[in-house]
Amino acid sequence: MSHATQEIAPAGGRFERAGIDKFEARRAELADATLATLGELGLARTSLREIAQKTDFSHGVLHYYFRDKVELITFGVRRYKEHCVTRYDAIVAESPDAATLSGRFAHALVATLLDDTAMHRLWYDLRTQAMFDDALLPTVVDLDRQLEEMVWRVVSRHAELADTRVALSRAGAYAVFDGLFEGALQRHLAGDTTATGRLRDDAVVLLTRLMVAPTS
Amino acid sequence: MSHATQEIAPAGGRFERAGIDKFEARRAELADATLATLGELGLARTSLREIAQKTDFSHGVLHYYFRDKVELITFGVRRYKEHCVTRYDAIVAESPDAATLSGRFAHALVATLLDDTAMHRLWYDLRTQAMFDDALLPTVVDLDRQLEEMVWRVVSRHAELADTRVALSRAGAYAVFDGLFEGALQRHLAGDTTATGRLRDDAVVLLTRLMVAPTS
DNA sequence: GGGATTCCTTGACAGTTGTCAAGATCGGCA
DNA sequence: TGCCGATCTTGACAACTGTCAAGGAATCCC
Repeated sequence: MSHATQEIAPAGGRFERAGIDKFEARRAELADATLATLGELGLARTSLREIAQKTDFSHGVLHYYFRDKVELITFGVRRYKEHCVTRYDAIVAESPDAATLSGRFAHALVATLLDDTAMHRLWYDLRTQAMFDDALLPTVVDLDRQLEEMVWRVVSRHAELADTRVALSRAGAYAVFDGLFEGALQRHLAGDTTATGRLRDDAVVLLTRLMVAPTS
Repeated sequence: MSHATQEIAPAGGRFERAGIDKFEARRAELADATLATLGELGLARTSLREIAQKTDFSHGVLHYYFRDKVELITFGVRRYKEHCVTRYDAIVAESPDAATLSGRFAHALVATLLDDTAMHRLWYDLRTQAMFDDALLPTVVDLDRQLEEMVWRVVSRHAELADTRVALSRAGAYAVFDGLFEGALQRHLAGDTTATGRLRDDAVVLLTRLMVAPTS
């Protein structure tokens, strides 16, 4: 029984000893090449042959490790986003007051925009395509929810530190910061060198402005 | 001399009398079919043959009226967005106070989300693809600027009516409302029936919260 | 009516895509 | 060593794409 069969029909048990590790390692390797290509070219222009060209293998191997293109892409994106959704947790945990939190948060936003530009671009591409392709929807909805939680941890902690409450819904709080970030990313990619500076300033202002006196 | 040659090399003068109107009318007709198809399938899945299938003509006619796919798409999107970028101007002009303005604005946001769902989805698709494809960038940057102006007219008028100033940058103000709208659109398309209600509430809150006491 | 021009269709082209089957190659175990 | 399964390559497939040339059909003007 081949690994491929096991993975594609995961109902089967795992009889292998060390082979699983090797199999999963190869999957991860191919998924990383997938992410690199997707971030560079976008979902529409990325072909399996182009992904394989970024590895030491030929294009056929992708169908040995993944059922089809959708599984390859979703596996890769899920793998990456796992590292993202806790990105600000240290800041949330360690900031002593509201002003420090907002400043560090804004700084981290700018930092990841500059460091992981291609990956963020890929994420927005994927999320937009999910509006047309239901096959991508489960992955996107799931990750979006995690990102919403991540932002909410920042926003609600800020409210806590400032002894206020948040004026927007959970989804709304995520949406406004996401919009701020997406806008800055787009301008940055279009050559606007002032985009990241504005992002930092606007993020601080916005976080402060979303706080409102507690009702109780 | 054919129309096509004239249009493709617009340096030439216009020798025709009534032909121009007919030519432009046909272009508009084909552009509308293009928009309908793009809104339904998305940029990646829309082929010229599929667009033509939505008209009474065959696929070859598209290359008679448009140089290539990019010109067809950008022409269509520009044509549509011209009707959008003044969408809230009547509200801005006629609202007597800040509360009325914010309420009507939020209502209009929800209304266009529901009425023009496919077109907004298409716009976000196009804007995202422009992050990967420079051929789309000029059109997207241009329209984005117009949308930014449109939102700014609402926000700055609201500040004026409330005798306050806006706490965010122009780009930031646009970005947060755009994020709110895009998030609601995505959730609406994913089947979340509460998305539009939250959009309305969040928009009112956000518009109010962006106002800050004047410095002078 | 007839010729010229505009408009539109047809069919083909070269290239690309996801998918998969057949077989080569590698690695470990007997 | 020789076998066998896991791994990988190769080549092909059918479908699809944007583009365009050749020609039919419609229309207009004299």
